[in-house]
Amino acid sequence: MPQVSKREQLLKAAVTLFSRKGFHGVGIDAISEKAGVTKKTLYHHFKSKEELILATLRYYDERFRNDFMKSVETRETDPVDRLLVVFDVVEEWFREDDFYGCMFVGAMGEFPDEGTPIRNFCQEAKGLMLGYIKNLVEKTQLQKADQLSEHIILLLEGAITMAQVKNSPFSAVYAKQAVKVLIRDLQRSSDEIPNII
Amino acid sequence: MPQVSKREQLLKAAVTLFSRKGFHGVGIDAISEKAGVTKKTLYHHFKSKEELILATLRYYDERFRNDFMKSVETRETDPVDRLLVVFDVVEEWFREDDFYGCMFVGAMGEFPDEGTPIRNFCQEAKGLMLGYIKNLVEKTQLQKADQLSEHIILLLEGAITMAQVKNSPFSAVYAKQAVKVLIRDLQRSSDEIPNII
DNA sequence: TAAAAAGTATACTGATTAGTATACTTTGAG
DNA sequence: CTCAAAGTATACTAATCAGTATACTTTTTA
Repeated sequence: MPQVSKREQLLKAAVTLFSRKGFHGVGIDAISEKAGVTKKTLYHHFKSKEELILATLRYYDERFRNDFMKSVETRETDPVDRLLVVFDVVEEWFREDDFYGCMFVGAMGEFPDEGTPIRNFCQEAKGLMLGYIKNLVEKTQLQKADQLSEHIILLLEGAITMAQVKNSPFSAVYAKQAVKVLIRDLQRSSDEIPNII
Repeated sequence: MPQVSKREQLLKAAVTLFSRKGFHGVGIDAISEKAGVTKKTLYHHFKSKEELILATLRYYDERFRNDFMKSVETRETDPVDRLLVVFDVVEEWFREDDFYGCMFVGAMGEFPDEGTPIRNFCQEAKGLMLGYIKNLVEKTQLQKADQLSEHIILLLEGAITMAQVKNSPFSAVYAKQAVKVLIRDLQRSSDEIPNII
């Protein structure tokens, strides 16, 4: 059992409990208990609750984003197909028992003060995810890639919110439908150009 | 000064503070102080913090949804134009100094337990707003009204989330663009039908 | 193997906060 | 004009919770 183990037990417990009950809804004692570790050990690894929250967000971001990208990339190779399969992957996420919406959006709601480390990190994490979507869109070679990226991002975030609000994964299906329409529109308009010329 | 006044002062203070700092981030004392009222008076009108939160959500829902519908309906009369002007209205909302995202989504994040009165009310409030969008869509006489409604709802919710995350109102502009594409697609495909027949 | 680092167990401190209690004052309706 | 309801002011209770302290044990490592 190397040094990293207790730390990771704590982070796993923190991810579970913070997701399930919110950041203000879970105390330090509950997390150390769930991790099977003393409160002192917790404070040995994280010097305050805020630091634990930050570390939890970082830990979650790394694992989640990695798993997400891996799922997308192993299922499809064509850029357009990858863009669509994104919504199959999120649908599976919505179907998980312990789906409680986006942790970063939740954190930003609970820590609304501008410029705090937690908020800054959440913005950064969201930015990385959105950068990945932009990257996928650019590879499609479609016109107006920037615009399409923004539209897909809105559909993705909207689907996450609606999955949480309605407690149903169907928003992912609707989002995928809409993305198909948006892509077809761009494919059509690029077809029209040669006809006009 | 009728009996309703102190109650309303309290609700107004509660809306402001809960929006700004979250529900767990604001205490009863802060709200009564901001309302210029004693804690006992607060507990005279609301028998617990949970009841105050519920009343605050109800109060906010009524006022916000009313203002929203009034704005949409006074600006445009054509159904399609009304659907598009929705996003101008939300853009203005995003530009307000005290925009902190959707209060109901925030509440659901802070009170994640299924079946609680707060969560139930938030789902209800979201449902009413979404019903309004569905209503607008149906009046456009476009094909596949249900599907279009779902897509517009996703873009709307996504825009709210992104406005909060990126602290910028531009998501409303992108959402409006996407809605235009989705509507045009339906208009096109209904044009094509006579050609096929 | 010795000693530093990491961990257990448990109790404590101090601050915050939901909600109550007491005693007094204002106000408005009959 | 009176009296009950609503309000002020202030202090208190009881629980929760972040973070610390003490004394002891296990594990790592040099």
